[in-house]
Amino acid sequence: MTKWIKKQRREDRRKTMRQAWEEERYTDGVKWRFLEHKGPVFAPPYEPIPGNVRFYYDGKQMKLSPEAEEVATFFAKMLDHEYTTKDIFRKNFFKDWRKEMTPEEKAKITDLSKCNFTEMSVYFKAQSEARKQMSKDEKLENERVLQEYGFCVMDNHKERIANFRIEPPGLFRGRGDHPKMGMLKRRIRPEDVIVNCSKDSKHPKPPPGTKWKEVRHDNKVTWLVSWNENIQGSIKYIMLNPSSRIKGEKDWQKYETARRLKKCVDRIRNQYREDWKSKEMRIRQRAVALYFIDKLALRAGNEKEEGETADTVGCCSLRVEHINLYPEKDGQEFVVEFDFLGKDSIRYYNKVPVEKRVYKNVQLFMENKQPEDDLFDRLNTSILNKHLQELMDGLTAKVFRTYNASITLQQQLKELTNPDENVPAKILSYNRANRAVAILCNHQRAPPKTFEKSMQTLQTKIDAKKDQLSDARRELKSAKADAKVRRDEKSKRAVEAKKKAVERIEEQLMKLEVQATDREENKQIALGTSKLNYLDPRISVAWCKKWEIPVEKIYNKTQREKFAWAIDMADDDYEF
DNA sequence: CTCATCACTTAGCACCAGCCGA
DNA sequence: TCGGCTGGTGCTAAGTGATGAG
Repeated sequence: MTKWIKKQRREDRRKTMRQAWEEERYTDGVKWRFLEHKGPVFAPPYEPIPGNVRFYYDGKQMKLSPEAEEVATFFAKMLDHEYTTKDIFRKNFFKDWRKEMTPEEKAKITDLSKCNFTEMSVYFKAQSEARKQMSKDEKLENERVLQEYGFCVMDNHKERIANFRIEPPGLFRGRGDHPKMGMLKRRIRPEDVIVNCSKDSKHPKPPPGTKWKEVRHDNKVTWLVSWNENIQGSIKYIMLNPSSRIKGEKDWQKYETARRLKKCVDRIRNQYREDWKSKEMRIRQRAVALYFIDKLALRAGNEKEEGETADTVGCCSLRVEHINLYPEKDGQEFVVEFDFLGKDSIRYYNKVPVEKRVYKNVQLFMENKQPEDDLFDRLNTSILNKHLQELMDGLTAKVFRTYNASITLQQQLKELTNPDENVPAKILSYNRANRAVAILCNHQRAPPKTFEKSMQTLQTKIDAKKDQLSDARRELKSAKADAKVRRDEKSKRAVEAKKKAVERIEEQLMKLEVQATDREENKQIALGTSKLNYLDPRISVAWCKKWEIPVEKIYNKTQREKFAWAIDMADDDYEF
């Protein structure tokens, strides 16, 4: 088949693809016409612990009522975690635990520090050990449940459901300094659950003897099941897997919006640079905030209810205390230093030289303010997004993160890929490009607990490989010498074989070294989030095609399922 | 405009299955 | 065959942004 025909076919295929996507795209917010599913899987009921596993209060054994005992087991299961040593955690837990106690228990148990959960903790550890042994039946059962509840039919497709199990009760673990850590997350019953499906579908049945809170037929939303959660008072949903049509299409749309931004980003940048000079304070603030969002890929920064969540901020909610200004620092002029906790209480720390006008503006915004005052007191995300909407249809603050992430990947890949290098080296380049994005977006992780050790094992391997290489080289040398003397076919062949061996070992060594570099550079950086949420997958697919790298080297099975649309669509010449 | 509500995306971490080397 | 390691997966918290009432 000629290249041209191949291309034709590819284009045809893409066309039908697009039609397939579009034929089912509805207007006016309708998300589906038919939706059928089996409802959620509830958490297994509480199983009381055996009598020989005891709880002690103030040194004396005490039998707890089932309700109080269940909550006690939640705490016992977390005993090893440092959470349980934190004041707020303990205080919240104890308050909620007491609500579950009988009056007698309540009267007796008044001090958490007098509670001894050790036997429970030991018991649960043994249980999870035991579960590991008899896992075969359990695996089969899990598979059966997955087959029964893990799929739904949406329009003409059988789709995988992302989270078909309802969250089990337990103790709430927030991230960072969360004021609600330790609170009791209550058990969800069928009576708490709203089911969403189409009228003409077979409705899911609630467990025997129970009722749903409501059965709804709302095809303007994508969720199958929802319930209210008692910690933040928010709604939780059961939705489809990222591989589903409905999610994939949305994902595609997201990158198309970011590509439209690419076309007008110069105009927008010129505009906000003009606005730095505006007579109006609110416009200046808007322009500086947008500059930070664009340049530093900061999140929008919605307001949060004080005391309800950990104290974290994004761009619009930055406070004076999060910023330091240096007219000159480390040989650079007009440096802004950012130091704040962002989403998930991940620290953002960055020193950035900015243009003089930005610097002067930030200085102005900080004048006569207390550390805890808002930096942008005339701005919030809704004002900013309204402005962005006027600049481009569908433009919001988060589009800048998507755009800058994807364009950075594309540009880094161009810069770092060396056509002469082998596959592992090219993949290292890919990971480095990915890493540049992760750094831009501040996607951090705690260094893996086994990091030092695993680096060491790898180093040992490298050393061993080096020894092996010098041995092989020595053997090659002597084989050559041998061949020079003997001048026969056999010794010539021996030289060739030794040469091959040296080459093979060199390649293996190089692979190991690349691996070590990659791992070291990745110590505190998480690549997954950007790969999954910010990088237009078509860039990666095109790169793979261009350099003949199997796409499996870049995307694992799940990721290939999620990005199936992109793998189908993108050619080697795709431009973001 | 503010505020609450809702729907949906983005996020890090715990845990576990499966693989690899001893 | 076993035990340790690691990539993948599940889990669910924590964001964004639209909408609509007051």
